[in-house]
Amino acid sequence: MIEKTLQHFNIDGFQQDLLTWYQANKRDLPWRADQDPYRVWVSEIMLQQTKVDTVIPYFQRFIDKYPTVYELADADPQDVLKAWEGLGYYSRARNLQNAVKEVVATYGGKVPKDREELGALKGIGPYTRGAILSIAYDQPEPAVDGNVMRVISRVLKIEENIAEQRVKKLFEAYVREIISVNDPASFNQALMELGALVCTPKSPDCPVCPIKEHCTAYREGIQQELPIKTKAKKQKRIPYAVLLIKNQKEEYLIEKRPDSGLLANLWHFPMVPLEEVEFDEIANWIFREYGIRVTLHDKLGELKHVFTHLIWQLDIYNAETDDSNIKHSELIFEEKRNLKAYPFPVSHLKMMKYL
DNA sequence: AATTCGGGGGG
DNA sequence: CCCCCAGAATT
Repeated sequence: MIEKTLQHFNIDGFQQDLLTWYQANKRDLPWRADQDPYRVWVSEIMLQQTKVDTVIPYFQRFIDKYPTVYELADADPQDVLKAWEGLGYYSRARNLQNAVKEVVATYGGKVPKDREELGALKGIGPYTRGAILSIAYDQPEPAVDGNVMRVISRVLKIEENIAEQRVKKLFEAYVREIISVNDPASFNQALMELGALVCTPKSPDCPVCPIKEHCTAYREGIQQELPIKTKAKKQKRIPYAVLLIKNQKEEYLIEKRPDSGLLANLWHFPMVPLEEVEFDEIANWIFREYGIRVTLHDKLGELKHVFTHLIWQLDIYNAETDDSNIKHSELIFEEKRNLKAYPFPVSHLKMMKYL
Protein backbone atom coordinates (compact mmCIF):
# COMPACT_ATOMS: atom_id res chain seq x y z
CA MET A 1 0.00 0.00 0.00
CA ILE A 2 3.04 2.25 0.31
CA GLU A 3 3.70 1.85 -3.40
CA LYS A 4 0.13 2.83 -4.20
CA THR A 5 0.35 6.04 -2.19
CA LEU A 6 3.70 6.98 -3.69
CA GLN A 7 2.77 6.05 -7.26
CA HIS A 8 2.33 9.64 -8.41
CA PHE A 9 4.61 11.22 -5.81
CA ASN A 10 7.58 13.08 -7.27
CA ILE A 11 10.31 11.90 -4.91
CA ASP A 12 13.20 13.69 -6.65
CA GLY A 13 11.32 16.97 -6.81
CA PHE A 14 10.25 16.67 -3.19
CA GLN A 15 13.81 16.01 -2.03
CA GLN A 16 15.19 18.88 -4.03
CA ASP A 17 12.59 21.42 -2.86
CA LEU A 18 12.94 20.31 0.75
CA LEU A 19 16.74 20.27 0.79
CA THR A 20 17.07 23.61 -1.00
CA TRP A 21 14.76 25.19 1.55
CA TYR A 22 16.68 23.59 4.41
CA GLN A 23 20.08 24.85 3.24
CA ALA A 24 18.70 28.39 3.07
CA ASN A 25 16.59 28.33 6.24
CA LYS A 26 18.15 25.97 8.75
CA ARG A 27 18.74 27.42 12.18
CA ASP A 28 22.27 27.77 13.46
CA LEU A 29 22.00 25.36 16.37
CA PRO A 30 24.90 24.38 18.65
CA TRP A 31 24.63 20.67 17.84
CA ARG A 32 24.86 21.42 14.13
CA ALA A 33 28.43 22.75 14.43
CA ASP A 34 29.81 19.34 13.48
CA GLN A 35 28.83 15.68 13.10
CA ASP A 36 30.41 14.47 16.33
CA PRO A 37 28.30 11.38 17.14
CA TYR A 38 28.47 12.03 20.89
CA ARG A 39 27.19 15.59 20.53
CA VAL A 40 24.47 14.50 18.14
CA TRP A 41 23.52 11.83 20.66
CA VAL A 42 23.37 14.24 23.60
CA SER A 43 21.31 16.71 21.59
CA GLU A 44 18.84 14.05 20.43
CA ILE A 45 18.28 12.78 23.96
CA MET A 46 17.71 16.32 25.22
CA LEU A 47 15.37 17.08 22.34
CA GLN A 48 13.06 14.16 23.15
CA GLN A 49 9.71 15.80 24.06
CA THR A 50 11.53 19.08 24.47
CA LYS A 51 11.59 22.29 22.42
CA VAL A 52 14.78 23.50 20.74
CA ASP A 53 14.81 26.82 22.64
CA THR A 54 14.65 24.99 25.95
CA VAL A 55 17.47 22.62 25.04
CA ILE A 56 20.05 25.13 23.74
CA PRO A 57 21.40 26.41 27.10
CA TYR A 58 21.33 22.91 28.61
CA PHE A 59 23.26 21.51 25.66
CA GLN A 60 25.93 24.23 25.87
CA ARG A 61 26.49 23.71 29.59
CA PHE A 62 26.41 19.94 29.29
CA ILE A 63 28.99 19.81 26.51
CA ASP A 64 31.22 22.30 28.31
CA LYS A 65 31.12 20.08 31.36
CA TYR A 66 31.22 16.73 29.55
CA PRO A 67 32.92 17.35 26.19
CA THR A 68 33.37 13.68 25.27
CA VAL A 69 32.06 10.26 26.28
CA TYR A 70 35.00 9.91 28.67
CA GLU A 71 34.12 12.85 30.90
CA LEU A 72 30.48 11.78 31.03
CA ALA A 73 31.36 8.16 31.73
CA ASP A 74 33.49 9.23 34.69
CA ALA A 75 31.05 11.81 36.08
CA ASP A 76 29.18 11.61 39.37
CA PRO A 77 25.58 10.66 38.48
CA GLN A 78 24.34 13.29 40.90
CA ASP A 79 26.26 15.97 39.00
CA VAL A 80 24.80 14.72 35.71
CA LEU A 81 21.35 14.98 37.23
CA LYS A 82 22.12 18.52 38.39
CA ALA A 83 23.13 19.39 34.82
CA TRP A 84 19.74 18.02 33.73
CA GLU A 85 17.79 19.90 36.42
CA GLY A 86 14.70 21.54 34.92
CA LEU A 87 14.86 19.64 31.66
CA GLY A 88 12.52 16.88 32.82
CA TYR A 89 12.29 13.17 32.06
CA TYR A 90 15.29 12.55 34.27
CA SER A 91 15.68 8.90 33.33
CA ARG A 92 17.05 10.27 30.06
CA ALA A 93 20.11 11.53 31.95
CA ARG A 94 20.61 8.27 33.81
CA ASN A 95 20.17 6.16 30.68
CA LEU A 96 22.48 8.43 28.68
CA GLN A 97 25.27 8.12 31.20
CA ASN A 98 24.83 4.35 31.46
CA ALA A 99 24.90 4.01 27.69
CA VAL A 100 27.99 6.21 27.45
CA LYS A 101 29.71 3.99 30.01
CA GLU A 102 28.78 1.03 27.82
CA VAL A 103 30.28 2.75 24.78
CA VAL A 104 33.53 3.35 26.64
CA ALA A 105 33.66 -0.16 28.09
CA THR A 106 32.57 -2.12 25.02
CA TYR A 107 33.19 0.01 21.95
CA GLY A 108 36.45 1.78 22.83
CA GLY A 109 34.66 5.09 23.28
CA LYS A 110 33.32 5.11 19.70
CA VAL A 111 29.56 5.50 19.31
CA PRO A 112 28.48 2.39 17.32
CA LYS A 113 27.66 2.83 13.63
CA ASP A 114 25.91 -0.51 13.67
CA ARG A 115 22.11 -0.31 13.75
CA GLU A 116 21.63 -3.17 16.20
CA GLU A 117 24.47 -2.22 18.52
CA LEU A 118 23.35 1.41 18.65
CA GLY A 119 19.71 0.50 19.23
CA ALA A 120 20.66 -1.78 22.11
CA LEU A 121 22.02 1.12 24.16
CA LYS A 122 19.90 2.46 27.03
CA GLY A 123 17.65 5.32 26.05
CA ILE A 124 18.17 4.90 22.32
CA GLY A 125 14.89 3.93 20.67
CA PRO A 126 13.89 3.85 17.00
CA TYR A 127 13.83 7.64 16.57
CA THR A 128 17.13 8.41 18.30
CA ARG A 129 18.87 5.53 16.58
CA GLY A 130 17.77 6.83 13.18
CA ALA A 131 18.74 10.37 14.09
CA ILE A 132 22.27 9.41 15.14
CA LEU A 133 22.83 7.07 12.18
CA SER A 134 21.64 9.63 9.66
CA ILE A 135 22.93 12.88 11.18
CA ALA A 136 26.30 11.70 12.50
CA TYR A 137 27.01 8.79 10.13
CA ASP A 138 25.14 9.75 6.93
CA GLN A 139 23.20 6.49 6.82
CA PRO A 140 19.80 6.57 5.04
CA GLU A 141 17.79 5.62 8.14
CA PRO A 142 14.42 7.17 9.01
CA ALA A 143 14.18 9.34 12.13
CA VAL A 144 10.47 9.65 12.72
CA ASP A 145 9.45 12.06 15.47
CA GLY A 146 6.26 14.06 15.93
CA ASN A 147 7.36 16.69 13.42
CA VAL A 148 8.02 14.10 10.76
CA MET A 149 4.70 12.36 11.34
CA ARG A 150 2.89 15.66 11.10
CA VAL A 151 4.64 16.72 7.88
CA ILE A 152 4.36 13.33 6.20
CA SER A 153 0.77 12.77 7.27
CA ARG A 154 -0.11 16.01 5.50
CA VAL A 155 2.07 15.57 2.44
CA LEU A 156 0.83 12.02 1.81
CA LYS A 157 -2.60 12.47 3.42
CA ILE A 158 -2.23 9.64 5.89
CA GLU A 159 -5.39 9.48 7.97
CA GLU A 160 -4.21 7.03 10.58
CA ASN A 161 -3.89 7.54 14.31
CA ILE A 162 -0.27 8.55 14.88
CA ALA A 163 -0.52 7.47 18.52
CA GLU A 164 -0.41 3.85 17.38
CA GLN A 165 2.91 2.05 17.25
CA ARG A 166 1.85 0.34 14.05
CA VAL A 167 1.33 3.70 12.35
CA LYS A 168 4.74 4.97 13.39
CA LYS A 169 6.24 1.94 11.64
CA LEU A 170 4.22 2.87 8.57
CA PHE A 171 5.77 6.35 8.59
CA GLU A 172 9.23 4.82 8.87
CA ALA A 173 8.46 2.73 5.79
CA TYR A 174 7.37 5.84 3.88
CA VAL A 175 10.50 7.75 4.89
CA ARG A 176 12.66 4.85 3.71
CA GLU A 177 11.06 5.25 0.30
CA ILE A 178 11.50 9.00 -0.01
CA ILE A 179 14.71 9.71 1.95
CA SER A 180 17.65 11.29 0.15
CA VAL A 181 20.36 8.64 -0.03
CA ASN A 182 22.86 11.33 -0.98
CA ASP A 183 22.18 13.47 2.09
CA PRO A 184 20.06 11.65 4.67
CA ALA A 185 21.43 13.89 7.43
CA SER A 186 19.98 17.01 5.83
CA PHE A 187 16.84 15.22 4.68
CA ASN A 188 15.80 14.07 8.15
CA GLN A 189 16.71 17.38 9.77
CA ALA A 190 14.89 19.25 7.01
CA LEU A 191 11.65 17.35 7.70
CA MET A 192 11.92 18.18 11.39
CA GLU A 193 12.91 21.79 10.73
CA LEU A 194 9.95 22.22 8.40
CA GLY A 195 7.66 20.75 11.04
CA ALA A 196 9.02 23.12 13.66
CA LEU A 197 9.06 26.31 11.56
CA VAL A 198 6.39 26.00 8.84
CA CYS A 199 4.29 22.85 9.05
CA THR A 200 3.26 23.58 12.64
CA PRO A 201 0.45 21.82 14.52
CA LYS A 202 -2.19 24.56 14.83
CA SER A 203 -1.80 26.90 11.91
CA PRO A 204 0.72 25.75 9.32
CA ASP A 205 2.14 28.53 7.14
CA CYS A 206 1.33 26.77 3.88
CA PRO A 207 1.77 29.81 1.59
CA VAL A 208 5.51 29.90 2.32
CA CYS A 209 5.95 26.12 2.38
CA PRO A 210 8.63 24.89 -0.03
CA ILE A 211 6.85 21.58 -0.60
CA LYS A 212 3.24 22.71 -0.87
CA GLU A 213 3.13 21.57 -4.49
CA HIS A 214 3.85 18.05 -3.23
CA CYS A 215 1.32 18.18 -0.39
CA THR A 216 -1.99 16.36 -0.76
CA ALA A 217 -3.47 17.89 2.39
CA TYR A 218 -2.68 21.39 1.10
CA ARG A 219 -4.20 20.59 -2.27
CA GLU A 220 -7.39 19.45 -0.57
CA GLY A 221 -7.33 22.15 2.13
CA ILE A 222 -7.35 19.63 4.97
CA GLN A 223 -3.93 20.38 6.50
CA GLN A 224 -5.58 21.48 9.77
CA GLU A 225 -7.25 18.10 10.17
CA LEU A 226 -3.98 16.20 10.06
CA PRO A 227 -2.37 14.37 11.70
CA ILE A 228 -5.07 12.34 13.41
CA LYS A 229 -4.36 11.49 17.02
CA THR A 230 -6.37 10.21 19.97
CA LYS A 231 -6.54 12.50 22.97
CA ALA A 232 -4.77 11.69 26.19
CA LYS A 233 -6.91 11.10 29.23
CA LYS A 234 -6.83 13.89 31.80
CA GLN A 235 -4.51 13.79 34.76
CA LYS A 236 -5.31 12.86 38.32
CA ARG A 237 -4.94 15.66 40.87
CA ILE A 238 -2.98 14.85 44.01
CA PRO A 239 -2.91 17.28 46.96
CA TYR A 240 0.17 17.58 49.19
CA ALA A 241 1.33 19.73 52.06
CA VAL A 242 4.97 20.66 51.53
CA LEU A 243 6.88 21.47 54.71
CA LEU A 244 9.84 23.82 54.77
CA ILE A 245 11.23 22.52 58.05
CA LYS A 246 13.90 24.70 59.65
CA ASN A 247 15.98 23.60 62.63
CA GLN A 248 17.70 25.82 65.20
CA LYS A 249 20.86 25.98 63.07
CA GLU A 250 18.87 27.58 60.24
CA GLU A 251 19.09 24.38 58.20
CA TYR A 252 16.27 22.93 56.09
CA LEU A 253 15.24 19.32 55.83
CA ILE A 254 15.45 17.78 52.34
CA GLU A 255 15.09 14.21 51.19
CA LYS A 256 16.24 12.18 48.22
CA ARG A 257 13.63 10.42 46.12
CA PRO A 258 13.88 6.68 45.32
CA ASP A 259 16.10 5.64 42.43
CA SER A 260 13.13 4.72 40.24
CA GLY A 261 9.79 6.23 39.40
CA LEU A 262 8.75 9.87 39.28
CA LEU A 263 11.65 12.35 39.61
CA ALA A 264 13.97 9.51 40.55
CA ASN A 265 17.03 10.52 42.60
CA LEU A 266 16.03 14.17 42.81
CA TRP A 267 15.86 15.98 46.17
CA HIS A 268 12.90 17.84 47.59
CA PHE A 269 11.26 19.20 50.71
CA PRO A 270 9.10 16.74 52.66
CA MET A 271 5.66 16.22 51.12
CA VAL A 272 2.63 15.01 53.05
CA PRO A 273 -0.03 13.27 50.93
CA LEU A 274 -3.26 14.97 51.99
CA GLU A 275 -5.46 12.26 50.52
CA GLU A 276 -4.10 9.91 53.18
CA VAL A 277 -3.31 12.29 56.04
CA GLU A 278 -5.73 14.61 57.86
CA PHE A 279 -4.45 18.15 58.26
CA ASP A 280 -4.32 17.82 62.07
CA GLU A 281 -2.28 14.64 61.72
CA ILE A 282 0.53 16.16 59.65
CA ALA A 283 2.98 16.52 62.54
CA ASN A 284 2.29 12.97 63.71
CA TRP A 285 2.75 11.66 60.19
CA ILE A 286 6.07 13.49 59.86
CA PHE A 287 7.25 11.94 63.13
CA ARG A 288 6.30 8.45 61.97
CA GLU A 289 7.95 8.87 58.57
CA TYR A 290 10.98 10.97 59.46
CA GLY A 291 11.45 10.58 63.22
CA ILE A 292 11.35 14.33 63.68
CA ARG A 293 9.15 16.47 65.94
CA VAL A 294 7.86 19.46 64.01
CA THR A 295 5.69 22.45 64.75
CA LEU A 296 3.61 23.57 61.81
CA HIS A 297 3.46 27.32 61.21
CA ASP A 298 1.82 29.54 58.62
CA LYS A 299 0.91 28.68 55.07
CA LEU A 300 3.27 30.43 52.66
CA GLY A 301 1.57 29.77 49.35
CA GLU A 302 0.18 27.31 46.86
CA LEU A 303 1.65 25.76 43.75
CA LYS A 304 0.16 23.67 40.99
CA HIS A 305 2.58 21.49 39.11
CA VAL A 306 1.41 19.66 36.03
CA PHE A 307 3.03 16.42 34.86
CA THR A 308 2.04 14.41 31.83
CA HIS A 309 -0.10 11.97 33.81
CA LEU A 310 -0.78 13.73 37.13
CA ILE A 311 -1.04 17.10 38.85
CA TRP A 312 0.54 18.04 42.15
CA GLN A 313 -1.56 20.47 44.15
CA LEU A 314 0.92 21.82 46.68
CA ASP A 315 0.20 23.82 49.84
CA ILE A 316 3.47 25.17 51.24
CA TYR A 317 3.98 25.58 54.99
CA ASN A 318 6.62 26.91 57.32
CA ALA A 319 7.62 24.42 59.98
CA GLU A 320 10.14 24.22 62.78
CA THR A 321 11.97 21.51 64.67
CA ASP A 322 14.34 21.19 67.61
CA ASP A 323 15.87 18.06 66.13
CA SER A 324 18.89 18.27 63.85
CA ASN A 325 20.45 14.84 63.72
CA ILE A 326 19.41 12.45 60.99
CA LYS A 327 20.61 8.94 60.37
CA HIS A 328 19.58 8.32 56.75
CA SER A 329 21.71 9.34 53.78
CA GLU A 330 18.51 10.19 51.91
CA LEU A 331 17.48 12.70 54.55
CA ILE A 332 19.63 15.76 55.29
CA PHE A 333 19.50 19.09 57.08
CA GLU A 334 21.22 21.56 54.81
CA GLU A 335 21.97 25.28 54.88
CA LYS A 336 20.09 27.40 52.40
CA ARG A 337 23.31 28.33 50.59
CA ASN A 338 24.21 24.67 50.07
CA LEU A 339 20.89 23.61 48.59
CA LYS A 340 21.98 24.61 45.09
CA ALA A 341 24.33 21.64 44.95
CA TYR A 342 21.38 19.24 44.91
CA PRO A 343 19.15 18.51 41.90
CA PHE A 344 15.57 19.60 42.60
CA PRO A 345 12.39 19.31 40.54
CA VAL A 346 11.21 22.66 39.20
CA SER A 347 8.22 22.70 41.55
CA HIS A 348 10.54 22.66 44.56
CA LEU A 349 12.99 25.13 43.03
CA LYS A 350 10.07 27.53 43.00
CA MET A 351 9.73 27.18 46.78
CA MET A 352 13.26 28.40 47.46
CA LYS A 353 11.97 31.97 47.52
CA TYR A 354 10.13 31.21 50.77
CA LEU A 355 13.30 30.15 52.62
C1' DA B 1 -1.47 -1.87 23.70
C1' DA B 2 -1.56 0.99 27.67
C1' DT B 3 0.91 3.44 31.16
C1' DT B 4 4.75 5.94 33.17
C1' DC B 5 8.08 9.43 32.84
C1' DG B 6 8.75 16.78 33.03
C1' DG B 7 8.24 20.83 31.79
C1' DG B 8 7.27 24.84 28.82
C1' DG B 9 4.32 27.47 25.82
C1' DG B 10 -0.09 28.85 23.54
C1' DG B 11 -4.90 30.22 23.37
C1' DC C 1 -7.22 28.23 33.45
C1' DC C 2 -7.12 24.18 30.23
C1' DC C 3 -5.00 22.20 26.18
C1' DC C 4 -1.15 20.96 23.23
C1' DC C 5 3.35 19.04 22.24
C1' DA C 6 5.67 13.76 22.04
C1' DG C 7 10.26 9.37 22.49
C1' DA C 8 11.63 5.42 25.42
C1' DA C 9 10.99 2.14 28.98
C1' DT C 10 8.02 -0.61 31.44
C1' DT C 11 4.24 -3.55 32.27
